Amino acid sequence: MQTVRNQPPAGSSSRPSRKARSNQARSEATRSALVEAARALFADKGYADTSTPEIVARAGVTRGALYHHFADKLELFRAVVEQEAMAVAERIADDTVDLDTPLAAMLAGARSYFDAMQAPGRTRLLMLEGPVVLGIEAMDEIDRRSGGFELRQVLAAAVATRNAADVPLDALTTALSAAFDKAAVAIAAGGSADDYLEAMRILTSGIPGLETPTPDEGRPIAPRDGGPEEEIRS
Amino acid sequence: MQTVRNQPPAGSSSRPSRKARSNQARSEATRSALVEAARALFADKGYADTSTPEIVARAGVTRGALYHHFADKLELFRAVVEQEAMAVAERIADDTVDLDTPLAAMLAGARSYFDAMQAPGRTRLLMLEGPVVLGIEAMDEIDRRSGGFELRQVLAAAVATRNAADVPLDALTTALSAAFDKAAVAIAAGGSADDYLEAMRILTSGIPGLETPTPDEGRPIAPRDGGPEEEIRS
DNA sequence: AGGGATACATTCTGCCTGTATGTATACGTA
DNA sequence: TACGTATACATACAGGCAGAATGTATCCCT
Repeated sequence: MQTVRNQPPAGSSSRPSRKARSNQARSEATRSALVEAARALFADKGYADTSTPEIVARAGVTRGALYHHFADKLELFRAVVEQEAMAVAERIADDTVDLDTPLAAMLAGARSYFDAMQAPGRTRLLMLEGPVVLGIEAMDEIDRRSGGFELRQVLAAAVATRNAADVPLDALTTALSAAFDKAAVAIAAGGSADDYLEAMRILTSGIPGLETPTPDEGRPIAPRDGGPEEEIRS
Repeated sequence: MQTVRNQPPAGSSSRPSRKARSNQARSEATRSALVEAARALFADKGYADTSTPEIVARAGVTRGALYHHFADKLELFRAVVEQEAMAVAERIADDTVDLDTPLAAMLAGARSYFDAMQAPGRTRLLMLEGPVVLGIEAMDEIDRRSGGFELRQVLAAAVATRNAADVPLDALTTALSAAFDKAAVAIAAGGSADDYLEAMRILTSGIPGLETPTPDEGRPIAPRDGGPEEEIRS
């Protein structure tokens, strides 16, 4: 096995190639090559089973470069995860349009979130490896910084429409968020997106302000203060 | 650092101690010492940050013993996780009483599950490290073997009372289960059990057959004519 | 032009995992 | 009860990897 000297084939530019690059550009290129290579390997084999020699081989640099740009393997992983989290946040931000009802916002957000999570390996990085390697604390922090969850705000808005002040909003957000996450993982693993969207609709339909308005037939949802009684079909 | 010769102080028996033990008893003792030590360390520092020298030092044996009883570090971890899963299953089985309504079964099960998950480090082992180290596949298999989830059956029973055949039962079970898991983790991390119980009540209250009974009509609902509907498949 | 500063590349050390090998004890059998 | 074998370890050994230390070429500003 030969030691790879440096950068890729390098024959792409018409200029003397190497010398043409500024320090900053070169730095940036190396860094992103490392992050990209690491992303692919971490997503494919996980953090523990990916060695830094593998990463740098794929990136076409040496371990020296890696440890120049990142304090250690863990910080490289962190960069990968943050990039993924940002990508998700951007994607969702793009899809977001202002919707009149909390329910509509919820369902649209769910679809958008599921879509954003379908990038190959993304669920593994963000939902599995991330929390274990970086810790739940750090992952929460990253989620918060990179767009955070408007989920809590949607829930707050929803319960506000019903004056349901006794709802444990934090706990509800945490639990529901986990359900969304797992649904995204399941869909990425081949599950039916429609099934999971429907499952999430059912789960959220018990939240004050997010009751599903029955389109046709079925039983109407009682508006809290004792509307029509539920009909047991028999 | 001295090399520890063998087993604990060994002064507990009135007999010549060492020779008194049968092969089988000795084997069993060593094995459980390893699992116990590994459990403590894995729970405390995670799989990756726990070395086999540490484990055997704590167990009072040598690495030779470890690799005699387990194929590798991973199989030892598997043994730890399986033990934890079994403990949870037993605890829940003990607490389980037959309740007339699906809602009551759900809420009682939730409390029992949360209780069972409060053993120190258990959520880390079962919800974090387990899926990453052994894989989601393997964890699902372990969950299934060690008592499995009656959650799906409760949900099936619930929706059966409403003849709601169009509910995506698998997806709903998966998503809801994740919410339960996260709630357990959150409680173990210091969250309010009451808040999470209430959150889970709200989430499940949107499921046909699990609607929260309004104070004036809280009677159990009998299944209509009930097709046998057993057959748990993966 | 020249002296840092930058961006790496190479070397080295210690640790860890898994394997191969050695040894004492238990145990079935004659 | 003597003996051969299986068992239950203990010890020695061979890679592989992470991170630190060190060396070197290039950039960049004055």
